[in-house]
Order: sequence, then C-alpha cells, then structure tokens
Amino acid sequence: MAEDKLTKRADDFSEWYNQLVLKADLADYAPVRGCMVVKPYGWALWENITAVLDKEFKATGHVNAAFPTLIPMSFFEKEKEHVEGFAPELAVVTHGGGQELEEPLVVRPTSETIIGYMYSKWVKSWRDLPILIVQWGSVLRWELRTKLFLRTAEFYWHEGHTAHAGMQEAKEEMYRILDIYERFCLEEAAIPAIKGTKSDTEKFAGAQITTSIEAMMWDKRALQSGTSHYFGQNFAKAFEIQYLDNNNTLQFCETTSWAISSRIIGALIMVHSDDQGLVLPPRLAPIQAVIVPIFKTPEEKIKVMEVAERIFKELKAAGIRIKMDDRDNVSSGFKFNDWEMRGVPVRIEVGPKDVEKESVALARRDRPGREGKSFVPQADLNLTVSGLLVEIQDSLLKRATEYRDANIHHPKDYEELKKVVQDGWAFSYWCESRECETKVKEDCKATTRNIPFDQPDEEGLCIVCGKPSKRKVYFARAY
RNA sequence: CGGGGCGUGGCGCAGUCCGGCUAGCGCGCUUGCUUUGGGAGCAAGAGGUCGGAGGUUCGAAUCCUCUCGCCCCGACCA
Repeated sequence: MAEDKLTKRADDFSEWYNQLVLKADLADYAPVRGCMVVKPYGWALWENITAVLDKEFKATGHVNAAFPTLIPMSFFEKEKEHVEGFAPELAVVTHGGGQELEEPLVVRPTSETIIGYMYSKWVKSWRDLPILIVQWGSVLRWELRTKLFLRTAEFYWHEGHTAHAGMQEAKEEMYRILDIYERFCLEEAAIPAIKGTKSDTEKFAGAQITTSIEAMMWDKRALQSGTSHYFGQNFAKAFEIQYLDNNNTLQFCETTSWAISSRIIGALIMVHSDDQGLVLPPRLAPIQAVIVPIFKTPEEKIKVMEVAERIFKELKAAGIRIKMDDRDNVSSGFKFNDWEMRGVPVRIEVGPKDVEKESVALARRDRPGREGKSFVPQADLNLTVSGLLVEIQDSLLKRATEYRDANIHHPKDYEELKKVVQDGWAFSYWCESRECETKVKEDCKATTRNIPFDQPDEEGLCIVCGKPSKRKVYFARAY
C-alpha cells in the first residue's frame, strides 16, 4: 500500500489545503466549474455548525423561512450600489420551458432584494415590526477563482434579514448578531476572530455599516469569517418597506442582514489542521472519538470486541459522538492514519494487552505521534474522554490565540508595515482615508480587515500619511 | 481577463518530440489465503473506442486544424 502522504503544510500551503479537503473526505469537485459537492462527512460538520447557530438565532427571537432561488433581474437594479457590487458575478436564467423569458431571472447571489420586496408587502404598521427572519440555503456567485469551501460558485450559508422601526434597534441587531458570531467562533470553532467595522471600500454593496469577524489562518492571511450589515433605509427605500408609526406617520424601515457561510469550514482547516490532516475542535467534530479494536486470533477478537462494544455503549450513553471502526479489510496502522486525516479528536485503541490490563490507549489528535498517546484505565472512560475532549477544545483555542497574537505586529513606521504584512498582520493607526488605504493595498497587497471595537484609549498618527487618527485598524493580506 | 500547466481504466501517471504488433505502470476495486499495537503480503481477476470534431496516412494516443473542459498563479470577491 502506498503511503499517499499529504503535501506538507509548510511546503505548499495551498496544495496542502486542496489535498486535505479531498483526503479528509469533506468535499469533491463537481462537474460544473467552481462548484463543489459537500460529501457526507463534510456535511455532518456543516450540520453541527448550523445546529449551534440555529439555536442561537431562535433563542434571540429569530425564525426561519425560505425564499426562492430565482429573482427577477429588475430587483437588482433598484439599489444602485447593490447592483454594481453584484452585477459581475450574477448567473442569469434566460430560458424556461423551451421559451425565452420576458424578464431574465437571476440565481440569487444573496437575497436582500427578494426579501425586501416581500417585506414591503408584509409590513404596514409599526406593530408588524420587527421582522427577524433567517434563511438557510445556498447562493450562487460567478466567481473567477474558486477554492473548495473558501470560495466556490455555489456556497451554503444562512442569511439573516431583519426589518426594524428605528435606527438604534437595527444597529443593536447588527451588533447582537456579530456577538453571536464571535462567540460561535471562540467557543465552538476554537477560532479567536476579531470583531470590528469594515472600511468604506470593504463594505457590503449597499450597506451603511458592515461589521465583520476576522480570523488569522495558519499562513497568517486573514479570512473574513462572518459579516453583519446595517443598511439604514437604503433597501427600505429601494423596495418601499414602509409602515405607519404610532403617530400615524409613514416611515421607512431600517434593515440589516448578516451571514456566516460554509467557508467557515475552510477556516477550521486553515487554523487548526496539520501535516497529518484535518484537526477538528471536539465541539464541532462529527465524530468525537473513534474506537480501533486490535486483534490477531479469533479468540483475541472475541475478547477485544467485547470490551470495545462495552466502551462504545458507555461513551454513546454519555453523549459522546463515537464511532466503532470494525473494518476488517484494513490494518490498524491504516486506520490510525485514516482517522487522523479526518480530524477525529480522540482515538481509543483496544487490543489484547488492554483487555488484560483493563486499560485502553488514548491518542489525542491535537498532539500527533507518541506525545499525544496515553494509557488509561477502562474504568470511568466516559469521564476521561469527556475531560479530554474539553481539554483538546481549550488547547486548540489557546494555540490559535497565541499564534494570532504572536503574528499581529505594531509597526513603528510605514516601511515596517510593508514588511510585517507580508507575513502577519499589522495593527496601526489609520486616518480612515481612502487614499491611504489604497496606497497600502497597492504597495503590499494588504487590505484593511476591520477597525476593531477594542481600541486603545489614546489617539495616534496614521501609519501611512502621519495625520491624526482616532482609531487603529488591522492591515493584512486576505483570502 | 492576463500568465502557466493538464486532459490516456475509479485516481495518479508513462507513452506524444521521431506515427507501426494486442495501449502500459502504480494505487484503488473484486475473489481467495496469510495478516492486523503506526499507511500488510502473495496469487488470480474485472476495468480504457487515449476530452470532442474534422483532416493527413496503408496505419493516429502520437502529425495538422478547430473546439470543449479542468487545475494552478494574478486582478475581483463571503
């Protein structure tokens, strides 16, 4: 059997990523350019992600609904910035039932327009507000350059669309959601993403304020991992979403929209995984622990399987997502590598020696090789494994946080900024002018990621032009 | 859209320059036996009109023309 090893992460990060997605069995290339097939294992991961978020949204008063995939072309033309932003990447349906359509239909790249249209029908009174709807589904953008999970033509996401009676309330909604996103990344994905406001050039097409969470990947590039937008009355005016307030005055709504997409799976890969393959945070892993029984003779098999089955039931009853690998056509060594490739946090080996000693071998995925292997008693194994899962979760977050902080630089001048953003992020004062932002982008391909909410007390001078600056911004090369 | 690479069994490739027996190899797959504590071994099998169309030729995976598609690197983007 060939070893079929993964390209080393340090040798070719991009190639490592592509191979990993395929070898970990998360996704496959589809016959249509730029599209992917999410395989059962990848979808199970996505389902764990969606389950957590769905629960959070419902707990904060949101409800789910479904809007159509096809949107009349004319809807896009109602909001000027929105159409300019999305026109280049629209897929358009021109024929149906063998006939050319009177009006072309756009395959939704995002649903503000059709939802705005529907909201205008539904909202008449201040009593109809707020509307807090989330749609789970996929959208399509004709991307020029694609990469599995990170940027595919069709991708999966939720898009929240809310309409409110007042500016304050709408802005609060935007921030509330961003908090949910931040907490999700931190507590579930073990990714320490940074909350902040996008610059004008990096804003969503049609938004007044765009906020984002930005995460650092292993190659130190930034990935926008979630966004939450405040539209003011832009879309309300474009789609005439109006209501009578309690003074009988006609008012426009304030709307928001927000999303996390399946690209978050790309983030999980690029933040945590290693040369052995995928590393998943236990809280999101489809399989949290796998049992690999080891035996030679039929007699040994009976004894080993008895213990393995007992452990399986015990851990399952304890709520651990557990898998028994009873394949008899591959060797134990193959299984070890296979489950490491798939990122299962804990592996439990049960062999004849363990049966004798009433022990098992535990291997933790976040520390590959001998270092992460230990021998523990079979008694109270559910507690041992649960504890270990928590420890792994914490350790992944700690490692990612230390890595991020070690690679955020505070350059003293512009020359140093140009240098540090080639292999890290720069956190610097910026005058918030478009000129300075563009200059950085042209000089070193780094863009402003966001202006974090967390700011130092004192003011400073723009790292580019030297003019007074109130706030610091993250500059980084981004995906 | 610019630059680069590639289309040959399921996957990865060789063969193409310089046309010639029945198109090879590795992995995977199937069956059997031996194996199983870090990617097992042996044996026997199944599986390909060489991306597509046209042309040159006695003869094309190979030469010519056209075409389709994919991947990677840039600009754009979640």
